[in-house]
Amino acid sequence: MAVFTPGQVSEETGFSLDTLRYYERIGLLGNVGRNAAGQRRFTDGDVGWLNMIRCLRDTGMPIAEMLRFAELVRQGDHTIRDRIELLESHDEGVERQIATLRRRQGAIQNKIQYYKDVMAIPQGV
Amino acid sequence: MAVFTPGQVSEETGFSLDTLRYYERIGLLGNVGRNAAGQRRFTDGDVGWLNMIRCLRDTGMPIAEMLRFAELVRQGDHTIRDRIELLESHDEGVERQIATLRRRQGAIQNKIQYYKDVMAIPQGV
DNA sequence: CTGGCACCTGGAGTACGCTCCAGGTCAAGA
DNA sequence: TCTTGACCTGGAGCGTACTCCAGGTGCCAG
Repeated sequence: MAVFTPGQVSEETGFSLDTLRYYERIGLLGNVGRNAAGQRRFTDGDVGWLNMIRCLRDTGMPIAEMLRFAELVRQGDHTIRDRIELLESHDEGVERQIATLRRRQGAIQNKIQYYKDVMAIPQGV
Repeated sequence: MAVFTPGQVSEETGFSLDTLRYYERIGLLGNVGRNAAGQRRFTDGDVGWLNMIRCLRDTGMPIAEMLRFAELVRQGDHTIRDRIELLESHDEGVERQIATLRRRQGAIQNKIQYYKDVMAIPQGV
């Protein structure tokens, strides 16, 4: 079974070494294995989990809620219903986020068009 | 010409009173008028500008860049080309932002589906 | 004339999410 | 043997964007 060094994981997931250690410290990443020298060795499972974290972070989930999710995962299969609920509610949030973004973007594009129209008016006489 | 109290503006724009004062302090909002008692009185123009700020903020523009934009506006019409450039580049950023959000959302939805599939498997014997 | 409310100021404090640092270990290549 | 580079730890520090606070003013309703 493949293992990865911190450097490889950082490369693959886009999280900095410090962030990986930080996530482990706060319990977002539990029980990372070590080699004989005490250096971290990540499993495929760890990398998969980090990719999930990446999705949740990039969609604006606060760390506190990711911790709740991590806790559910740790508690085992009987929490799957709760996990679905958490993710679905987050998914709705993302949908609203995108909708707001689109609306604001529209307003910005109107402003751009307005400026372009202003520029098209002949200046001076 | 209509003027608005801080409370009204806060209500209309969704910015807190403290945030309105903060924006004025850092120069994002220039020259807000005062009544005889020294209380702020906002014009339609101020509210319009705040709505623009709202769009830029909600689409993730950092305050430092909004300050650059405010500076361009203050410098007058000859900066319109620069303003278009700034807004168009921001608009592209928003587009990328939405694309990333959609991609991450897709992954989250896959996870939800995965959990639902797991739940559909008969447990026990 | 007395609350009560909305507002004022300058300055300190807060929340979040990292990010950096000093001092140290270990293994491999020149 | 020496150096280099990746990694280790605990703890401090930082950037962003507000948010809160104490102490005070002005005005209107009862």
